[in-house]
Amino acid sequence: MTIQINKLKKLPNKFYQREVLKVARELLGKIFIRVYNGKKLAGIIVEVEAYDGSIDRAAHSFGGMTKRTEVMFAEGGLLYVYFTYGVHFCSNVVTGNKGEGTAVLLRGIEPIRNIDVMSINRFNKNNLTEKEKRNLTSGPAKITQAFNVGKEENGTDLTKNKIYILDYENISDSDIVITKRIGITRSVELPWRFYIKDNPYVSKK
DNA sequence: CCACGGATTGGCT
DNA sequence: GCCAATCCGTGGA
Repeated sequence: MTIQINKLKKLPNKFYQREVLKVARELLGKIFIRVYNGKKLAGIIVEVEAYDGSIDRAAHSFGGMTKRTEVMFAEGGLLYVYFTYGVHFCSNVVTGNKGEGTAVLLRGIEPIRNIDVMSINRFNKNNLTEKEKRNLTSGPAKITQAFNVGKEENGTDLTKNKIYILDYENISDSDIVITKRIGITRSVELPWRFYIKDNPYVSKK
């Protein structure tokens, strides 16, 4: 069963310019596209986390706008890419209205198109082992490496043709798991992580 | 299987 | 100077 991505439509700005928890929840099942060397790298979004600077001390936007976080304070519909641990990039979908400082971190993607290109980007080889296949895009920094997303892509407009998200499945509530977020030390109690039940590309149970 | 620690930049206190 | 929205290799059970 090959997904006919050419027949699907981009999510419009209206989709992103809503409440962050709603957008996070509804991004599950949608198809992330990154055009790289003329090829469409594609995968289904299977795990996300919401961040909201107005009440969430784990959000980069908590405490106000800085040079680093200005994209996160823009109007919904841009990509916010940040660098961390001196090694990794992570990507977020900016949501809500201008000045809000809300975004959705992409944590898990199921690859569906141009997997060979992602394999080279991640492991510099093809013919991956089973373990390497599962490790291709099951984590926020694995995604940016596989899809070749870095600081150049910070601020990319998701309604244009470089990086965008296609409308696809609506996942039912019974197939979604909601948990606390991973890897943070503040506001840890907020249940703002969403993932598709039993999907192998979820970063962690 | 799990726990631990190193990598290595740059933002902010 | 401290430490991060992570990943991976190592070493032990």
